[in-house]
Amino acid sequence: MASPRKIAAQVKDADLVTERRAHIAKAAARVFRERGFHNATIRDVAVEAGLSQGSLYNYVRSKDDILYLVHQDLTSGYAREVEAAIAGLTEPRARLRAALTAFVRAMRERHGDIALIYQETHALEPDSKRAVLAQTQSFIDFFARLIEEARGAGMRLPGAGPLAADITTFLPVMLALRRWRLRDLAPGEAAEAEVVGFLLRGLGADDEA
Amino acid sequence: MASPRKIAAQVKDADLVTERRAHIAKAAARVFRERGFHNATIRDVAVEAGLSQGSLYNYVRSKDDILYLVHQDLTSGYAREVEAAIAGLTEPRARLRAALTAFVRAMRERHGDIALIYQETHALEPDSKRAVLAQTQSFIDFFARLIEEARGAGMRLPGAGPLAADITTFLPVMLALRRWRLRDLAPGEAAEAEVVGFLLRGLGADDEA
Amino acid sequence: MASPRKIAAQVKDADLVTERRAHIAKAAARVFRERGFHNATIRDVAVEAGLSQGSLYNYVRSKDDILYLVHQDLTSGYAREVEAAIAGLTEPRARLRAALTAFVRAMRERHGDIALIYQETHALEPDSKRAVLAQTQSFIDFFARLIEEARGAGMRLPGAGPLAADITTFLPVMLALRRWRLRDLAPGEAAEAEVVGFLLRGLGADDEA
Amino acid sequence: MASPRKIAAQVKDADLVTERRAHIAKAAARVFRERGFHNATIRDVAVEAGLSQGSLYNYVRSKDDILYLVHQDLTSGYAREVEAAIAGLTEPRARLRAALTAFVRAMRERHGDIALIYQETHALEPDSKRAVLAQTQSFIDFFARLIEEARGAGMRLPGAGPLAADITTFLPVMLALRRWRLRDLAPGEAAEAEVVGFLLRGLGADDEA
DNA sequence: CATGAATGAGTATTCATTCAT
DNA sequence: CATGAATGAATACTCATTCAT
Repeated sequence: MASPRKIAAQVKDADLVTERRAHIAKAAARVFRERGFHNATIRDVAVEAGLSQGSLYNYVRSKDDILYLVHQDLTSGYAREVEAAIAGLTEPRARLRAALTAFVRAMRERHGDIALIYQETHALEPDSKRAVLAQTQSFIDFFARLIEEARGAGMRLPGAGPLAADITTFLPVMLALRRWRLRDLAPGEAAEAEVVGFLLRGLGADDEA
Repeated sequence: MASPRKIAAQVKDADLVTERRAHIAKAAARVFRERGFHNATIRDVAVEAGLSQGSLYNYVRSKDDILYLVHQDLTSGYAREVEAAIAGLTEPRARLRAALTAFVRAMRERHGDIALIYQETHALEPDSKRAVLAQTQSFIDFFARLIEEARGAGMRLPGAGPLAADITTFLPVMLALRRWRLRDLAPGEAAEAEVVGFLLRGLGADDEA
Repeated sequence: MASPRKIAAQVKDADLVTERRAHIAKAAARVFRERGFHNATIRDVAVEAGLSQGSLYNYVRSKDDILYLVHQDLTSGYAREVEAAIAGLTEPRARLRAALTAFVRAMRERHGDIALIYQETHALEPDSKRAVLAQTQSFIDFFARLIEEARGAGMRLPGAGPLAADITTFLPVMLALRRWRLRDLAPGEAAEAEVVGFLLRGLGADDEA
Repeated sequence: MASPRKIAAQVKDADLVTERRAHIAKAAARVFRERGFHNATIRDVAVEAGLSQGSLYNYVRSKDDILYLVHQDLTSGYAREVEAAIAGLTEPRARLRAALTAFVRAMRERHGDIALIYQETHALEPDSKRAVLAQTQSFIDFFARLIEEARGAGMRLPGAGPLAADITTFLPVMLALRRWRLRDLAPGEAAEAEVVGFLLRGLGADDEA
């Protein structure tokens, strides 16, 4: 989905590039979560990835590339989880519920990554930012389709207006961005359940007791 | 409310300090919105504020102080708007609705400032961050009280769980953080209405047609 | 003695100028001893002197002026002590011994000031430095005269060569500059006695048991 | 001897680090002698060393590190000279005399470096200062041993009290710190001889004509 | 004479990026 | 492909000095 921005590489071996970039993305995410993007240095990332600074630059062109890599990795990470959660399901209403549940869970479990995304997306260069937002857009659209299909299958969702998919994909983010509060307020699973319930009620799903 | 962190000043005239700091906060907010906190230089801020760099440092001790000033200014800004919106109202249910509406509107109208807050809070030094989060906490608690009072006045809010105030104060932020999407998706007022409606339904308020 | 450099003042009242400058010199010496000349700020000095920065500049033209003032004050301070010690004495040999003893004592008691002088003289502007060194020169010459007169009175000082006065006025400085060592090595008075004895032996004074 | 403070480096090649640091120390000493430590800029040092500022910081962590490097270099410099002067000698009395002569000569010949040390040691950060003073302490102890051994070999030194080694290692410093006077007062070698003679007399060495 | 706010020139330090080996 | 030394541009912060009130 969307059109991922291409990253030029020095190295020819395509498989090696893919593998190393995945590795770099994981390492960089750890470093960025720890110190923040701006305070983290390329050296930090290289050390964490077990590469020399020079080698790093064989797989990546700039610090912005690294941040972009991290974004791609994290975004596609939770998107894949949601997709996996509905992989075996065919009934549209069940698919919507399962997707919602999986998404909410991902937001809570990957709170560090999600917070990172929300804090540092604005630090991306214009091109990278555009690509990342396009990916997010795709994910929202994916949810919009799930909602449409559930409705097509007879689910009553009178509350689902034009922003339904946006709301659905935004409210759960609270579990990551308000973690400083929620941690002490409600056990994780209860918080997840409350958010799911709130969303379904907001959409007008009447069969949610 | 909360305990604002104190900022030391070189200048003794307290009124002058207050006035200039307000001025600096406004100027800095403009600069930070434009370039982001990390890319903005102190010189940028000074120029925008119409001060010399040296003078700036007579009212502020560090770049962090400036970011903190901006946070304080923006946070108390929308908080004041919400308070003003319910100032004349005594009926608890009306107060809740008015507060919600005012808050949602503030989130949309001040989208730039809100986005700034959500992007740069993590850049604050620990002490400043603590102070800012305490202020946010106060605001959430304020909403929690509004909900409690509405309920006490007989409003049926079966959907309001432990996270009710959090959800209520978080979802509207979407109007700021997803502006890149919503701008082209729905006219502002419609978006506001949809969010308010969604929240009330989520809370279980049944008298919302 | 020597030609003290003149310092221009804004203020006309000559007595006030003299009085305030003495006050400033004392305050500045305290500050410089504490933080060192370069790390101390004019503000520090003003605060310590109980003046505003603006007022300070009515009595002094620059930071260098202050350092010069301090030097003058400290140098003439110990010089006066030595002169006082021989004021009532007329016998040349007794005068030399008394001067020596007083000087050695001053070096130990005023160790902080002496260290300050030796550390910061090089920070003076050329003109100020010249004036300060001229003052020191006068003091050495004064000791040279004492030695000459003692010899004229029949004292045998076969060891007193061209550098006699220099050595006599330099070695005691050790009590200030090596304080970090001597403090734990010998009680103050013993150290003084040892230095005096060493000097007399070095000069060849044979009647020093 | 003593425990030299460790300096962290960005560069891994240990030999390169050693070599470059020696080079930097020499260059910095020239710059500091010329302008003084506080007035000299890192840029001055880098230019004098033929390095870019960035490279300089690959071998050194701060301006204080550079000053420390200079101190180490200069201190071990004259210490080595003194050791070399007695390297071939075994007779304790001859060793003491040779050491003294060599030290006095070093003080006069390296007057600029010695003055630098005495002027700027106080500018070192606490840790660096401690390390430097420990090194000086070692040197004084070394002289104390020479004196003890000479005495053990039968040399009569009735004037050598607890401060003997301190005095011996301090008085010659005069040739550096009073250079502004002595330059015009006595030819270099004569001054050296007079100081050596004075010291031996002060120690009570009777076989010094 | 006193005050203290304003100023701007000055500087140590960091770090993304390059490139010779 | 890997390495790591070299680089220089960029920037927050300080402080002596001035001057309007």
